[in-house]
Amino acid sequence: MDERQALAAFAALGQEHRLRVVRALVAAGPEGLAAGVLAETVNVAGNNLSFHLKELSHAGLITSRREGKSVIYSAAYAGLSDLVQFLMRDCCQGHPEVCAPAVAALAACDCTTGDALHA
Amino acid sequence: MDERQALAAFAALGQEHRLRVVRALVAAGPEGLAAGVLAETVNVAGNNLSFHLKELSHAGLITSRREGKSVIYSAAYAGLSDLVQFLMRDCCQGHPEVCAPAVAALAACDCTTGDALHA
DNA sequence: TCTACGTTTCAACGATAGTTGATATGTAGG
DNA sequence: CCTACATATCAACTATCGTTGAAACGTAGA
Repeated sequence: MDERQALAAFAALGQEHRLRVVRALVAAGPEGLAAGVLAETVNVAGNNLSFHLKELSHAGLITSRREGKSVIYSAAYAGLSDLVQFLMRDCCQGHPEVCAPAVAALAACDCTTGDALHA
Repeated sequence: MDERQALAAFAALGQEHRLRVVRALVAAGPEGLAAGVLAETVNVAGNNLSFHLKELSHAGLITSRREGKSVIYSAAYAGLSDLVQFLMRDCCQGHPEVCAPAVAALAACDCTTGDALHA
């Protein structure tokens, strides 16, 4: 991920409705949510949401697929992962002992309570 | 960290000059950089930089201390850690196996090549 | 205390982002 | 087909953000 992509991603996440969309999609898992459901969830008008979804998609944070009359959106976990890595990568430039707590704290999140990391 | 703080932080990082400032400060380590040095590094006018530094400080991403005539800024590693945790926290809601790759990827960053995690 | 230096604040302008309403696309069912 | 439904696109308006220049503040040395 280059700076331009990271900027787009951070800017996308720096907007109330879009941040909620991403969190809702992340929580919803790979199956995703329909645009209409998302509109109700974040309480945003459909046309407005469409604008934000396009921006999130362009930022590589979400993906979409059509399913009948609905368009299903889901979180782009790879994109989120890249963004986190981009943010944390430079913390290691000569001072790994400084950023280690951040990594350790993340490693202590609920994700590690499962056996997913050992799969 | 609540949503309002996370929004401020993401919005702050979604701006070219501010993102570069944060990365420069993160790379510089705890000793930080003077405002003037930062202005040269990111190629931004001093008064303009001051505006961005204030915003980053308000977002909890950087801290400052006066040192003689200079004001030294440094990255707020705790704030960055909180932000990463906020972004990744919800990935665990019922689907830990999905977000695990993101955590694993981050854990593979250079931070872990040192012995900082085992200190 | 006077001057020089580094940094910050302020007001104003131009550019950009977000919302809204109307309209268009695309899809399923009668 | 034609209608109903879900979503996307477009133009216009408003508000907010980022930049600039001038000026103020705080600090150190002569």
